Amino acid sequence: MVQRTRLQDAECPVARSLDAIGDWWSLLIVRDAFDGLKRFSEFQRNLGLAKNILSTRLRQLVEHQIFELVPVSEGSAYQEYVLTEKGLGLFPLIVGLRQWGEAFYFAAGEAHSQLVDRQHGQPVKALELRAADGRLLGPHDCVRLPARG
Amino acid sequence: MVQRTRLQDAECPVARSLDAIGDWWSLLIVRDAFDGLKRFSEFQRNLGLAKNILSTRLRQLVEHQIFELVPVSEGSAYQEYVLTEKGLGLFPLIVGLRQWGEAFYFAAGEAHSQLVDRQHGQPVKALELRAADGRLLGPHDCVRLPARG
DNA sequence: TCCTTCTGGTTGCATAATGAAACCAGTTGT
DNA sequence: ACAACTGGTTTCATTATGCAACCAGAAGGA
Repeated sequence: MVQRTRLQDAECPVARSLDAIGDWWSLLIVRDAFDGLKRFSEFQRNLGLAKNILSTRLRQLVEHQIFELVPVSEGSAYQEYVLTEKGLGLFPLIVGLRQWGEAFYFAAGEAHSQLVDRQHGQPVKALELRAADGRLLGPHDCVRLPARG
Repeated sequence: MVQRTRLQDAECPVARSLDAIGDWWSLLIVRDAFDGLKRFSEFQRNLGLAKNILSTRLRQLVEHQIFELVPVSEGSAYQEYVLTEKGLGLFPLIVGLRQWGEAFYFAAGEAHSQLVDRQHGQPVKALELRAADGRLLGPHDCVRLPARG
């Protein structure tokens, strides 16, 4: 069993998320899926991780219903891994990782892959957190309320 | 050395981010820091992880300049861990983890801690990704362009 | 001052996860 | 029919994790 449950704060959504996708490879696999990769061998080639590890990770991701196994074409014995709605829900997270990396791990003029709006080819804006009334919120403008119970 | 560099895609900001904070505990430590925790013993008590592991993680996070060690008060021998600007930059990511967890790992009426706007005590809105012109963007509205080089 | 507790670790050792390479059965292409 | 590809599993060595014990310096109390 790879997933250790961090029971101490099982009531925290952050902890539950990390229990599902908080390991070294899962989010990179999901990122590749957003880039259109679907097959076992594609992930393996692109990430360069051992096949047994990939096998384990994909199985867990399927168990968590982040990926779904669907036949490549009707009648084919081969299957491909496609993101479910839940998996697609990870999009903001991947974008968040990307934007933080861009901001802090690249030198000024250093080239990196870029996420652009498909319609106009323009770079996307930074993710923003807003209040119910639309005000932009930073880390200090929020508080975490413990679960009522 | 805990950090293995995933050289295959070192040009990808997502990979660089995960190299820094992609392990089991780092983001939970950062989450706790956003909740106001600062001292070694506070993190240890709240997360329930072994002290040697916490020690290693905090050292790495300081090396990565996500935390900064500052004296508890002037002249004190004790120090506390406070988030740098770079560390504060992880806020959208933590929020993303939280919102995804809320959406997919909690039953309908299940209680969980909640992130609210400090001014009005209202729950914050879901993170949104927008195009340069302000259009809301989903996973299928974006493309990743490889680094030009 | 002496004694005790708290803090922030380190060290050793057992256990669990990771990774490289070899191997393999079923499928597809020629 | 044959060769190559796909999607794995197995074995084994290496590495990380976690628990418990230990420890030095600081703070607090009598």
